[in-house]
Amino acid sequence: MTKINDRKTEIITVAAKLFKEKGYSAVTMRDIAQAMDIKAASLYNHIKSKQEILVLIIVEIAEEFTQTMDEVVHSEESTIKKIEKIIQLHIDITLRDANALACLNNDWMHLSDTELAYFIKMREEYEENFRTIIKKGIADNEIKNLNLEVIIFSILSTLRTLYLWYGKKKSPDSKTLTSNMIQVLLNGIVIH
Amino acid sequence: MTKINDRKTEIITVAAKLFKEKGYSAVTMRDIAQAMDIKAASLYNHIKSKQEILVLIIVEIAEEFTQTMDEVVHSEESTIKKIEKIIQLHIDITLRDANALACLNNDWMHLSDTELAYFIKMREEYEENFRTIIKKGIADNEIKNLNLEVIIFSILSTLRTLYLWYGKKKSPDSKTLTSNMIQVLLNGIVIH
DNA sequence: AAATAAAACTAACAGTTGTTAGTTTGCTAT
DNA sequence: ATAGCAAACTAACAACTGTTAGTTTTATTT
Repeated sequence: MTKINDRKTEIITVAAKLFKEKGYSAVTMRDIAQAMDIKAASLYNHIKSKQEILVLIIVEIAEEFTQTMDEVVHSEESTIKKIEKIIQLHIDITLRDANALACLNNDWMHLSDTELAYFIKMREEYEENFRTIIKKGIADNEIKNLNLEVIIFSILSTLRTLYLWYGKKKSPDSKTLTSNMIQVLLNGIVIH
Repeated sequence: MTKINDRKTEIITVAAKLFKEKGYSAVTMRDIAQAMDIKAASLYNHIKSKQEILVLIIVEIAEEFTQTMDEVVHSEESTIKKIEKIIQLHIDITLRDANALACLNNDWMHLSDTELAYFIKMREEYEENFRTIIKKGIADNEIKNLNLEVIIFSILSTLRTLYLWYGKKKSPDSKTLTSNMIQVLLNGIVIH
């Protein structure tokens, strides 16, 4: 029972790493197998298809984002505190599972029918919740009355591509990252 | 002469659009041909290989970024003015050629040997130049003394993924985009 | 009208793809 | 020891890949 899961998990981990490097379509089942020192056919003792691997990588993380965002939206904190929690959410998941996050960002379009629709729904829900938070912040005079979409995508695009930066030589440690990120995204970089 | 170029340009444009949607590896020569209402073999009257298409899409734009960044670095303006020019550069290219930009961002790793090395060199040069600008800004007391890498990747990741947002229903017009983007990235979103 | 060249076509290739069927290996519990 | 079973293997498939060769169509120039 645990053995099956262990091996399956291993496939998913290895696949996620390869998908990050070359993208879903460029990675073959033989690539994944070779990285595990087995033959491609052996993978099918553990997984149903290449598609299933992608689904398992993406959906779990997407659900985690969706759920935490839902909790944040319905909490009774200040807008700034909410945004800080969202920043923290992205940093946490990036540090824990950068490869899966890369897949979610780059390979979601290779999900098929049902899962694709599910993913898109979650992503739209996530963005809409973010929009709600910022709108309330503007109404409450916590956030500057700038173009809503520009605010949303400035923050989200940075958070979503964190996986690209983390792990590089020059990337800061977790604590420095969090506090500096909050500073930069909320208060800007210019001295007045 | 112009006719050859026209058809070749058309291939590159169509390919860039498809590459943006599904990624380089998932797009076949038959896909590109079908989108142009011809057969795959006919493409080879105009281009040498699938690889060449990718190179033509990516390298030209990468060189434009590199060159303009070089001009900005060596100019005698304030740091803030320099950053504003870089923001403008990204917005301009995004509005002009979002598809090619998507390729550059997602498919650069499928370039082969020579071009891959060339691309990576340009990208590192670009980031290093950006680093130089921010460092000087901090030294001159124009920019807050926050973690250099966090500043760099907050701004760059937003600018680099602009292509994902532009064209959507809710995305603002060009002027609103530029001014709001400068506001958000430089001054932040919080009211103090 | 004939000649030339560009750009489309058909047919096919050799290699790669995800996946299946059937078989062998190696560990675990009786 | 042996039965049972998870997990590896080999061999093969049909479909698809980028690309080439050779041919026909289309458009332009003489």
